[in-house]
Amino acid sequence: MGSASSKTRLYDGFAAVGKALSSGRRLELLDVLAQGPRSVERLAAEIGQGVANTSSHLHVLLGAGLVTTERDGNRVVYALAGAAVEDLWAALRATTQAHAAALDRLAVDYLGDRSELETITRADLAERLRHIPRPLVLDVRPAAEFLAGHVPGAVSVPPDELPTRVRRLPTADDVVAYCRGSYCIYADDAVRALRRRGVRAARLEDGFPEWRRAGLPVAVGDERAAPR
Amino acid sequence: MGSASSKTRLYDGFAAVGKALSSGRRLELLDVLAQGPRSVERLAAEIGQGVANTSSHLHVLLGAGLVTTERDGNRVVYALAGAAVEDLWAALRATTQAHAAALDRLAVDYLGDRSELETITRADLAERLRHIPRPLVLDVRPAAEFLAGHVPGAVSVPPDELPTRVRRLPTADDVVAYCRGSYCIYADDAVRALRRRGVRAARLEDGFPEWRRAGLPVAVGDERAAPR
DNA sequence: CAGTAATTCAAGAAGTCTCTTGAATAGTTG
DNA sequence: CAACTATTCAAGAGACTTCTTGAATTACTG
Repeated sequence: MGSASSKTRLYDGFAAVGKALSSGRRLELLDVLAQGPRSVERLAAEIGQGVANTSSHLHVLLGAGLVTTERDGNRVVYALAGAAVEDLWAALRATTQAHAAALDRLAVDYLGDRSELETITRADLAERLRHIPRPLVLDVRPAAEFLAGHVPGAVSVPPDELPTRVRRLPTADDVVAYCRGSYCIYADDAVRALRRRGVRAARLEDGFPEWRRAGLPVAVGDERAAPR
Repeated sequence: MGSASSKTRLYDGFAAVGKALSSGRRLELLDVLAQGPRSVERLAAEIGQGVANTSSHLHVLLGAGLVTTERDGNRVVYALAGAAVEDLWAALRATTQAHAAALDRLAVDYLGDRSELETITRADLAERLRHIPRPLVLDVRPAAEFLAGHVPGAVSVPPDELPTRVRRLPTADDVVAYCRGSYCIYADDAVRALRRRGVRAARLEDGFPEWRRAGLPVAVGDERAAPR
């Protein structure tokens, strides 16, 4: 105990988890899994990779203890291993944002210039939902993710329906859009489209996983099916 | 904007920071740097590697924005880039501990069995320092680190002096020892040595960097030089 | 301004990682 | 049980990582 090589091995143990975070494809997988469990095939489609390669990345995450698997019929469903994993991914994003100068350019390339895009914090939105008139909240994620959990009162506008739906939304004074997280582009598209039509729209600074992680209220299923 | 390859590049940007965390030697460097800035030569000695290799690891950390450099005379001093980096390293340790089953064995190999070792949280120690009789607090780190900052009232017992000093410590009822962090072995040695002599000793669950990061009171320099 | 000390660069050997392709396996359905 | 689907395994090409050795660079010192 206390020998040089056992110290080496201990730190290599931490590094094994770091290694799991060292591939962009694996981080995309974690990001998608933060939305909810998924089969290998769906994950492969979401990150635009082959199934075999996706499977092997998932095994790396599994080996690092960041995800868990469960069989469901003849498919294998992967899920995040726990809340600590979301925290770790959040810490990685925060640190990268704070200290990697190069990231800003990459983010602008992917997301476009956000300087004109008004944002609102989780806390602000939670506060504003407590008072009338409440802002109209748009959930710009695929319908399945909305059904699995959303901000109470939010209206589901799946990203592929955005172009058609944006024209006939109730013309609210105030609209807040959110999607999967800070680096998800759907809510940006919604806010920009609404702004072009003269609606006062803002985007939530991050996404639904962060909302849920913060312990804020969550609604499940289709609220309109059983109206208040 | 929004293209597949710009998304790839964005996530590869996060992965670049993950990659910096993917080597045990680099994590050891971060751990040492959490104690304070250091020259390349000292860092190389602390992690038991050649200077050239250490320099190259430091450049990886520098490229990821996790450390900064500053010239001081004819040596280059590296330091952590900011508090977010400490948070990230803490999140990595926490997640690894929570989800990587293999880590427990590695930790036992390096640190020995801690099940008999009483621990105390930061909050508990802070609370107990507010009341008389206060526990005797031992800072089991090299003298230079003690001088750079320590728990107020703590007595410096550098690890190399531990075997001789442990015999003639004031026989306090209650002793709390701390060192660099959870995975630092010095405080364990101190607690074990004191227990063998029948002293009721506990170790702080983590170390001085966590204490400081938590905003708890910190003393600098040698308090005995200017006694209260 | 030559000498010295600390750091960085360069090259190379051994090993590892990513992604592709094609085959093997496990589980379900008619 | 045969056909089918989803996932995993295996092998290989090409690129990258780690650590070593020795030379080059940088900045201070007398």
